[in-house]
Amino acid sequence: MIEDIDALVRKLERRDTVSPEERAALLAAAGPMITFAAGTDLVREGDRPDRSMLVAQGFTTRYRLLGDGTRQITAIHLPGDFVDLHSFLIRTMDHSVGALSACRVVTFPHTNLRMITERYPHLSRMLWLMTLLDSAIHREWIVAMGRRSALEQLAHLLCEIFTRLSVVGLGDRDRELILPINQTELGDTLGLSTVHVNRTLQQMRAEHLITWQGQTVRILDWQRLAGIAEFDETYLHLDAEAR
Amino acid sequence: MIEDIDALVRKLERRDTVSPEERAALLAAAGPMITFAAGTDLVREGDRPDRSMLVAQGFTTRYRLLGDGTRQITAIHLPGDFVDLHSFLIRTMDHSVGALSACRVVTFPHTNLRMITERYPHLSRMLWLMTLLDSAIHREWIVAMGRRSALEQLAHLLCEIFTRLSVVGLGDRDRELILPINQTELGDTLGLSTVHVNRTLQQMRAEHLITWQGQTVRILDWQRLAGIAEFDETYLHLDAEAR
DNA sequence: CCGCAGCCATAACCAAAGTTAATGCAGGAC
DNA sequence: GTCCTGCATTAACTTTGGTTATGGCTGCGG
Repeated sequence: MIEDIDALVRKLERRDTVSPEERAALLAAAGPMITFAAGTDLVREGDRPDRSMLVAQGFTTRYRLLGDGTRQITAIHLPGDFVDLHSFLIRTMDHSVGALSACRVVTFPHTNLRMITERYPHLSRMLWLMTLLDSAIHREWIVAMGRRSALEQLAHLLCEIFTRLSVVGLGDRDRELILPINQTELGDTLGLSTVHVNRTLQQMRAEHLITWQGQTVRILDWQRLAGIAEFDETYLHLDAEAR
Repeated sequence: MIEDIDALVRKLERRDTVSPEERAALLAAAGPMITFAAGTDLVREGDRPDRSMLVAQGFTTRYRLLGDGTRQITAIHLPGDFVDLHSFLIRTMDHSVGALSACRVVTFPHTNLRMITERYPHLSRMLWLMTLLDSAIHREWIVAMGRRSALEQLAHLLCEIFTRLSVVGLGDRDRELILPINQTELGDTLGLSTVHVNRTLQQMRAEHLITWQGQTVRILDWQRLAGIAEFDETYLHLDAEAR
């Protein structure tokens, strides 16, 4: 069980200090662990969950389906991310969460989260901070969708995912990485068509920026990729300070 | 002073109950009031503010400037909205906040906000909720930018602004409204060029959906506008319930 | 009154990305 | 092995929205 919240603790410790009591409180707040198969939904739009879920293993997305059947992914979650911590206060899900790969999640009953807010103000602020990081990422995606070209946007997404994975000890700019995300899903994330995602990937390959075969992705030239993306990791707030 | 936090209290009461003590605690946490002229910045990217600001009067935007000089607005704030409540925990601003019109804001020193999180768990959860609503709006904008046409997107933004204004008692679908936002700013919000914003507005006028003269906007056919936008106010979480 | 700035409007042309459709390939079911 | 499904790839063509440029209007400072 302790290892299931390990990625979260890493993520927290990258931004602040987690005391032994707080770590214990988190662990005590955890309910049952659940697994989901790739392609299944963890929660659906309209649901009113009584617990929030933390990804321990696997990749998930938040998404909305539109009337014409198109989909827009609004967030990608990695191990250490809560997929719906906001449901604790928001109550009714305004989007669905799906598994990109097989996933293992730790559930946190809302009554336990509430207890944390009553007894552990600092830990509560850190949980609040986790939702604020989601928000900062949303803003960055808005900037990318509004003002960047397909190439820049894709480069930005890759830089972000590699950076976020490295925070939880799951990746490294210089090593190849398994990304369980196909071109349709990339399109739904970036607001592009599958065809255009393919064109853009071809361009990135032709320019020796990345390799991407199946689910294996490798960044060949981080400097140039980050330059194209104008990637600046400030918005991920990676400095540990008292909050 | 009490009237300066009135819009916030309305916004809160639309989602939960605010006790007299909580209202008093909010009021006690408020620091100096400040005014800003239209076009000036309330905070800038990179700043590390020691207080958060609540809009009492006027309209503000959060925005990022990109390397090539383009701008993307990531949020529009109305009276009752905190423009940078997240700076309390995020610390370093990852975007700027500018005044669309002359504004009057109430400041909340971070030490006072911290005190609220130590002593008033329920009020803290409501403040947390305010940031979660920002997040939900960000997601809706991502969906709009990724999957909606310029017309749909603009229709959606109008529906959202009218709805949010009505929550704080400043507007009404059926009445005209003063929106201090020009076509350049609309473009920077929607990720469109000024020319295309103009074309899209012309189309909305031609279809008798709205009138927009100077800063005076009127919705002529809410049903049709909301239909075009596929506007569903669920994401604004307008139900009062214990949180 | 004149000149200027800010904003809106419009035209002509251009480019990025969408659409439709066809092909190929790898892996799993049987 | 054969069929099927999911996914990647590519071409041809279309559309949406971007770019550049111009003109007009209004309000304001001097």
